[in-house]
Amino acid sequence: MQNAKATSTPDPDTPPEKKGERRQVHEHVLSRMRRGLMIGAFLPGQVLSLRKLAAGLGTSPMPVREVLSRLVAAGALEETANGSVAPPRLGPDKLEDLFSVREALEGMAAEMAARYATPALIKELEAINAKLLAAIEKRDIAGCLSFNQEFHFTLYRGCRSEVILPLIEALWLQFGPTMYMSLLVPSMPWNAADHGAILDALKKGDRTAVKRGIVHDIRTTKRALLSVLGENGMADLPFAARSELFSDF
Amino acid sequence: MQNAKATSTPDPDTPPEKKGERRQVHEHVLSRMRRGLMIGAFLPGQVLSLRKLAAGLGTSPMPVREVLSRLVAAGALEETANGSVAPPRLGPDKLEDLFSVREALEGMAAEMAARYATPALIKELEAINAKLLAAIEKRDIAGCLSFNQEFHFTLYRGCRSEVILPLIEALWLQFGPTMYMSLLVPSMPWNAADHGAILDALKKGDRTAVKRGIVHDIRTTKRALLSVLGENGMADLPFAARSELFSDF
DNA sequence: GATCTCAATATGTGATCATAAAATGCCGGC
DNA sequence: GCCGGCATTTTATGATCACATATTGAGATC
Repeated sequence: MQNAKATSTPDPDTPPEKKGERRQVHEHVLSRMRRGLMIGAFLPGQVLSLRKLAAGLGTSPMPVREVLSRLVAAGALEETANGSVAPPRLGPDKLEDLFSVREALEGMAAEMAARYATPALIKELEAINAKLLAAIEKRDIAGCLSFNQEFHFTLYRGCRSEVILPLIEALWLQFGPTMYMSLLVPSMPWNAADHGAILDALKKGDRTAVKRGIVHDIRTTKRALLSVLGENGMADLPFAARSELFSDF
Repeated sequence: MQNAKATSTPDPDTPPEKKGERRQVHEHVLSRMRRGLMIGAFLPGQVLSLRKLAAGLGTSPMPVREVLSRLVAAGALEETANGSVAPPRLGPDKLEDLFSVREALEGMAAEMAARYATPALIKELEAINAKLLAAIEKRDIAGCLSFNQEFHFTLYRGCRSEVILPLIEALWLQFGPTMYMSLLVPSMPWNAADHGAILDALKKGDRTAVKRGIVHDIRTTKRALLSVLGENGMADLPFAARSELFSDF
């Protein structure tokens, strides 16, 4: 709302946001939205208004339109009847579908990554996992989500496939909002036990065990999500979306 | 170029295209582009100009922008350095990646579909396959592509998963242009032999055999594509893109 | 005759306008 | 007090404008 005009202003050295970074606006918006989806800025089913988002991000509706289109194409958002968009509401059946595909794709990526795994990668993964454990200790929900995601994707990036990674990212964006909402329920346990087994298997070069660990981790997450969904149904939690995440643009 | 203004004209009953179909324009554009990608309207690497496409489709650039965004998000198009888009050029390595994911995803979908397969579905598949065989007989390239695609997707649709199908569609859109270009090479053989085995396995209810058939079909296609790519390299064929497909809008 | 330079053009990108439809809220009636 | 119909507002969507950059073409120089 504060600075609606960003680029076309004639003043040469008053960059609205950070520095002289001349990057594309929609790129920035995209990363903001993706992070927001994964970290609980939007609830499942919450309709996102184009203009309000644009106002909140301090741009014209145009870049937001482009980003929302892409997110819809990726399945991260669904269009409502009137053309608005919202994060998908995942019922038990769709969640089951989604996590079956996760098992196939991420299991495959993990196995391939294990083939190319270097000691440096393993060390990096251990560092990330340490931060994840610390976040769990502190009950830092956003930290748990971020570090868990970082752990998985640093592993998957090791598979050296430009094809499978975007698909996995699309899947994560689809269940991101539901995942965050579930973590708000106190009874939702977070289990990072599989990560240790995965790291061990990586060190031993046991590709099958790595795949097994990932699949087991995915199954555990699925069970936890299903149980929370079952006990809570689709009743919207009294928690508000973490809109404060959109203040530091 | 002929009628740039479509909706905002005050004349009430002069629909630029077909009928009073009040459907969204970008939806129409999207289906046109998807079909075009699968049927050889665009060559791999051929840059698509936003304004020229819009002119060819008789709309303003806006709906085309939205569609191109979505296709980029789906991996069906890649952005060049200056922000233009083009169908991806698939090198042997990326093609190998792509088809590995195809095996995993489509094999899974086929197995799931086999579980729910009804006699009606099998009959439908046989009808499609008959049309495919006829198209092969007539050396009708576009027919081959269309009916083969229809065969695979009618099977996959039987898996009743709303998650896996869009992913498979994204993969097909990625290799569509390369696939068409390869079929222009006379030495490219088309093999629909696996389809018969798949149908037999469906009738017997042998899910594993169905999956095996699909995987074998994918492997065969991959080998054929790799061999054509190998013998032809990336040398652009003298064939022009089938731009005439864009005349019947 | 080939190459370098500069102008003309084309292109993507963000902003704004126009419009129709849908959601919202308000008010009167029952 | 509750519900239905109308006016207001909000919404997405297509079109157009403005601008900066990249590409292209021709013309002049070596």
